[in-house]
Amino acid sequence: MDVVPPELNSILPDEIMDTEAIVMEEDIPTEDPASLVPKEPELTQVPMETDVSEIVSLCPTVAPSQRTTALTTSTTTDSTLCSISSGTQLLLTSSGLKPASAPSTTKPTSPVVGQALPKLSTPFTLSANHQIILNKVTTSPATDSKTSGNPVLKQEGQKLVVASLSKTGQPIVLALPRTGTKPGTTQGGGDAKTQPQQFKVVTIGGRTDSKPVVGVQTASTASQLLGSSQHTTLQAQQLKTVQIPKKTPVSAAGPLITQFIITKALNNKGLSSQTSVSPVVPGRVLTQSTPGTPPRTITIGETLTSTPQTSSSKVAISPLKSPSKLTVVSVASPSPGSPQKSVTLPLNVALGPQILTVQQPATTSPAKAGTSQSTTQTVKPVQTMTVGGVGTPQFKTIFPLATPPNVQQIQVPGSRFHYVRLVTATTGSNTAQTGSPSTNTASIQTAKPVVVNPGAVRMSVPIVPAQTIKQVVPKPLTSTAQVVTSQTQQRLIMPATPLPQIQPNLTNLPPGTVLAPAPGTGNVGYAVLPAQYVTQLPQSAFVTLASSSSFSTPTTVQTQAKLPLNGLSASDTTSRPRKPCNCTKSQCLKLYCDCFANGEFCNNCNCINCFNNLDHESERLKAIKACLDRNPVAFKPKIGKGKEGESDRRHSKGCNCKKSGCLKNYCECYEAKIMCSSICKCVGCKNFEESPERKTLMHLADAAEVRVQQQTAAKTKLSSQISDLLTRTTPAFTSGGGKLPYTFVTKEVAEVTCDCLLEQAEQAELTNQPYATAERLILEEFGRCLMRIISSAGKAKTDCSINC
DNA sequence: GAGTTTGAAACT
DNA sequence: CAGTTTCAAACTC
Repeated sequence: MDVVPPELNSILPDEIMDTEAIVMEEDIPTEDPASLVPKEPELTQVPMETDVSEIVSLCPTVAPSQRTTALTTSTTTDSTLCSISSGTQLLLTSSGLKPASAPSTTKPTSPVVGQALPKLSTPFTLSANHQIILNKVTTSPATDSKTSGNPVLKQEGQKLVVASLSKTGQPIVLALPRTGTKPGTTQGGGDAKTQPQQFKVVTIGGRTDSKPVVGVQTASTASQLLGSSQHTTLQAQQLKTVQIPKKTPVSAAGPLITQFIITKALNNKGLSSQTSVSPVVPGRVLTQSTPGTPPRTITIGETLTSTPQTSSSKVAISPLKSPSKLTVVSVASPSPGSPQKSVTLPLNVALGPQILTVQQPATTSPAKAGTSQSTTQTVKPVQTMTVGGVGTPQFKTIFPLATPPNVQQIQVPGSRFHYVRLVTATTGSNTAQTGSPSTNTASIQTAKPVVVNPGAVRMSVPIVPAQTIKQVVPKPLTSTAQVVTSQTQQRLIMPATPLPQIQPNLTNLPPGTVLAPAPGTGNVGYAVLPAQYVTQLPQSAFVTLASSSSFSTPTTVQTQAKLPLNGLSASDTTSRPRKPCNCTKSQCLKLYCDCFANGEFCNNCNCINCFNNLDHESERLKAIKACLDRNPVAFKPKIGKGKEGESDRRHSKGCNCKKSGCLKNYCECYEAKIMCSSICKCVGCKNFEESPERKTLMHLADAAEVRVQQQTAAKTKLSSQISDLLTRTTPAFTSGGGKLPYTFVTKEVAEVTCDCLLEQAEQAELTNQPYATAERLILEEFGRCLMRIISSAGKAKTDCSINC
């Protein structure tokens, strides 16, 4: 069914409405992976690398049959996403979104937050690069009802696709396709046969400075909006949701940003066309839940929260470029009666500037329970907040932490990232939610690994200023909510030691900051985590947020998809991992250390006596505090976002160069590829628009880049040609599909061939042939040798076929 | 790879 | 706030 009415289509950009166009972009190497979405995904045929650099898989249990074909990129093949074997898959798209509490007609299910990078030049690149596909698959509706028994989050075909197509890359699209049946509503008889649905959400972004918009709409939601029955026919549908965030004047009453979400069924079969356009408030997530039912939140958060009682969630900590983004995770179990607030993400994934935020509905909400995305008991109502810095926007997500927060550092072989396992102490029995069928207790048991395969990304990120600052209030833990830590191996990444001085200003909270539980909040603590804790996007790291015990081991490591990030080419992001630091004296606890300055842990660095790791948590926290004391915005990105457009990006403090002319990487402005501004105190600055030196340098740099790209392209082309040649020639030799009866390139044949070549060389030498001629003669001889070998092989094959 | 240069961060 | 020192990255050879 086509949900989008013609009139809406007409107003939408072609790139949004035309999936073909998006697909076409695959040919463009520099295009972001999101564009690579095949119309008809052939999962098996799609190279994993092609597309999604970042993949988050929340559900370990993915039915092999299920396919994420609806996903925006072809690369999101099962192998890629499913490698995690999780039923839930997330495709992260970077966008400058921040969760907003602004009211919206639709209820948010899961927020995705991302920020556009200042460096992004192409809108699509960002979006494409960062996509989050959340795919949940449930084998049968029955599973939903059985969620309590079966921890595994299974909902058929639920897929969450987030794509940001905004030019600025800010808009975040988070689509959470869900089965037509709502868990809450369908609990009784539920639609038995909801089949995997695919949703594609495309956000067409406004400017970078536009407020982040988060929208998640499940199929059910769409259906509701459309007025269609939920149980109707979502089967086998592929929905395409297009979100067009529009920058609207800020009004106290209304949401700052309005997004239109258009759900479009790609597959019209048997479905009446439905079109839903709903304004989406930034930071709010559309929920599947029918009106009146508490909104169901999405899975990503759930994933985190869903950590099985017994199991721990693993979080790969990836360095994140923008320290400004902090995620606070509430580990503490929610109070049973806690309202479903738009509590947002338990999980905030930041990719560079990109942040993926997942909201998790209050566990108590009946609707949620019904939803396939069961949340684990441990999952607390999470309040996610975006804290906007006045000067420089920051995005922070707060996760309530169950006391004590359990974090275990995990080393994954071959991985450069630190992985942190978040272990919920909750016992399997405890959850207030268990009582209600709707609760996702079962889901808790199932591990939902979130895997993020980020290309290495380090970029200065312009952070979208959070327009709304919310104070996070820890929710009191109910006795039921509570969790007892069962795991002995648990480690606290961040001790929940109170740091009152920083609590008031969440914006300035340094990564690793732990907020003491608010009075009356019970033992719930809040830890401010750098997004890196949750996401390892920049680097190969993936984040596994799995609650299931099965994920306790590093085996969950997924293949890493290469993703172009933040407008950077895939090669840029993937082939250029974050540079390891070489600190020798600072213990990596001062801003001299780039890792520390970026809120990252050192990993695979060359530093000496490094304290920037989980083994020195206290020292690190202390250092962070010291840095903040000196400079409250020490961890904020230096490159602020300008008014609009890349040209407006500028260094927050300005540089102080004296000798470099601001044309070397010593200069932070130049390094960030921005021009010096009036706030710079540089001497002899040549880094300004009209500077001939700068132009020359840029020209040279561009030329060099072009050469590199050409070389890369040539290599790629050559490689592909060779592969193609091999694949095509193989059948020729194996006419009939069978192997040749003999191996013709035997040792003897090789030796004889070499003798022939040497002989040719000697002949050329004896005749005083020029070097070039000698080469040619040798090559020609080699060609003749090959032809003889081929001819013999073919003849032998023929003879064999006759004789045999 | 060693040494130098540079400018931000840290310190006084 | 200004001057100095420390530091690690950038750069040069």
